[in-house]
Amino acid sequence: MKVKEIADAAGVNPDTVRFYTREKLLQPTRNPDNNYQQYDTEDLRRLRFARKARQLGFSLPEIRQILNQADDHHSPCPMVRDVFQHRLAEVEREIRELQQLRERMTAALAAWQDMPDGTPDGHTICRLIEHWDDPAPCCGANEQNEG
Amino acid sequence: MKVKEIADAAGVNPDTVRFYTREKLLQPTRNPDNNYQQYDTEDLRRLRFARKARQLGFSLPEIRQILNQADDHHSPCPMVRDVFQHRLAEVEREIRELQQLRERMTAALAAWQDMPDGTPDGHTICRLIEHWDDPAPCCGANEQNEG
DNA sequence: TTTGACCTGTGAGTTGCTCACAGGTTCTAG
DNA sequence: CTAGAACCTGTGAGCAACTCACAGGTCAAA
Repeated sequence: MKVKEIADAAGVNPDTVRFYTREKLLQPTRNPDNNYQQYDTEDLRRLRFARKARQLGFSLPEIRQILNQADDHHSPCPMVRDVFQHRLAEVEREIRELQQLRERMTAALAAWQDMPDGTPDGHTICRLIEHWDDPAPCCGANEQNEG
Repeated sequence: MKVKEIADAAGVNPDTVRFYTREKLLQPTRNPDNNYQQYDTEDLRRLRFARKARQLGFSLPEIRQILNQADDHHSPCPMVRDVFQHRLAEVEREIRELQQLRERMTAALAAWQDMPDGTPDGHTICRLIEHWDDPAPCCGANEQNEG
């Protein structure tokens, strides 16, 4: 398979295939006649796996690690399971944060209904956001950011 | 105020202050003696506003637009309200997607309990992810990505 | 033979910072 | 007066995971 063929087969942008190849997630051979990349069905499996893992939130280095372990005839399963569980915890934290955000936003919108479009003083920036409470600074004041 | 002073007052990294200044979100004057930036309390208000808006998911161009409108003595409120509502819809979509992801992941973990750590064939990449279903391709097949 | 679609590698752009660097300034201690 | 620390300046690079642009090479169909 050439780049566009494997890209179409996996439903991704050809540039993503090229990028993954540069990043050594795919290791195609070369057609010596024209120097084109040659991908086989194993590459397609790897590519599809990589895309699915990306959807789950795995990083490219993690995916490369998993694929390389598989290449070395180690089962990557235990490692994947750990990363997976870690990722699940992250997803749950993200959900909680977004839900809090949503509540604050809907409450703000409700409060907004009662405010006029223009504030009496053109100098004041929209009061609502201006007086938005900081989200609970979880552990101690004056932290720089949430990293 | 100098850079570090306003940064501390807003609880951000001094480099963020410099970055926002470069990006014209803050427009301090100069101390002609030493060429240092001089921020006033209005800059501090703008900086705090910007950080809060960032927490809500506003982009820097959006924030700049809001601040500039305020500078021009227009009330940015109606615009902010629109962007805000748009952002709320996004947050809700993100929550839905993450919740779906969580369900799929917990289901996968449960299925995983029944699988051995190593697969019999070292060549096969961990079956579970490999056979992970694509998340419902919402409207038509073969879309490149979710943008 | 001339399109047009594909291929090649490389480099830049995206977002919102954060860090590194090299040199200038200010303040404090001795 | 001088050393050193802590700040200041601007600029440029790095992060993640692509995506796009560019300039030139290859190949199949008309």
